[in-house]
Amino acid sequence: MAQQTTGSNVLFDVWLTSRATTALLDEALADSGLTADEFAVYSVLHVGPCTPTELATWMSAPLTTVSSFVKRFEQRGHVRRVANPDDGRSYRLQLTREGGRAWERAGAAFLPALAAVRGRLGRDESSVAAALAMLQSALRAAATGD
Amino acid sequence: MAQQTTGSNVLFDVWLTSRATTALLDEALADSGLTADEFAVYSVLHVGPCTPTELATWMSAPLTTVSSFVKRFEQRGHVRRVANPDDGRSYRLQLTREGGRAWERAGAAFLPALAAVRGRLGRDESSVAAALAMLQSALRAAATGD
DNA sequence: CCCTGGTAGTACGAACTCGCAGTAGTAAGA
DNA sequence: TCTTACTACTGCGAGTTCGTACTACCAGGG
Repeated sequence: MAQQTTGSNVLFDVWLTSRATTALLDEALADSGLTADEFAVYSVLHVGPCTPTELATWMSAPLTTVSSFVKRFEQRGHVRRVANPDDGRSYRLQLTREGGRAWERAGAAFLPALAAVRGRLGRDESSVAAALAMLQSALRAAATGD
Repeated sequence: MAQQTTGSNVLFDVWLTSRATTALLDEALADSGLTADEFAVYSVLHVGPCTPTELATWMSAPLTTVSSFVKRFEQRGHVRRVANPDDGRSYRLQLTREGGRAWERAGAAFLPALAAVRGRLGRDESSVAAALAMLQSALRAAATGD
């Protein structure tokens, strides 16, 4: 269905793949209480604090959306706002101990799903990863007009 | 940021790529009045009628979501429900003439975005397309448990 | 120390997604 | 033909996304 619809069409294929990925992840993560988007954000914060704007850029979402995320995460007690001494307009987001635990719980649900996909990709995985990297940089370049 | 966060992690990379793609498409399509999701659906219907369930499977979305889509599209006068003689519970979706025009208008906005990405991919495009196809079938297989 | 232009983030509201519970039609065995 | 089980779809409502219109803060020239 997809092929005849669009002919050869990278963007369409990405769109389709992305829907399938998110569906799979949301399904896998359902019991953990996080969505795929949320798990991704928690994963970033687990590495270290960052500002809302950085997060918005990284995940290609408008800042208003990130603002909603922060509010939600804060209410859950998973994320804390830390003042940014260099810039009073901004702040940094930090995962709390409770947030870290939630991330670990979600990770336990995420890993089997990842393993299932990797298993099916077999030795093609590295070429798929390479393709995604190329695609990502092409998209960023196209979005910013170079 | 992404790399150190996740190590080598296909699902995460897909997620990231997908966000960038959707953002680019929504941006490009903004004036046409369709979102990336809507344009994708219109593209399928442009090829020929199909049922809500087929659409839901194809785009990895729950049927309730498709149901909302249909309602919206119908109110716009872009889509028509055609009775399914084989099954009285179901029906087929058909793009109206007006819907076809909307699709063409959106397509005119979509093509430059596609060209921009393809241009940046250059001769890597075919390997990217192949990788996406592999990924898609791996995801479907993982979702259904084989 | 004002302005003035620019940037970070938020409140709000409209539109959207999707789970739950329900309706209607089908299929198949007694 | 009458269950009984199943499948296709919809209504509703809670929770989400994101654009518009703000407020708060920074930076630099006069």
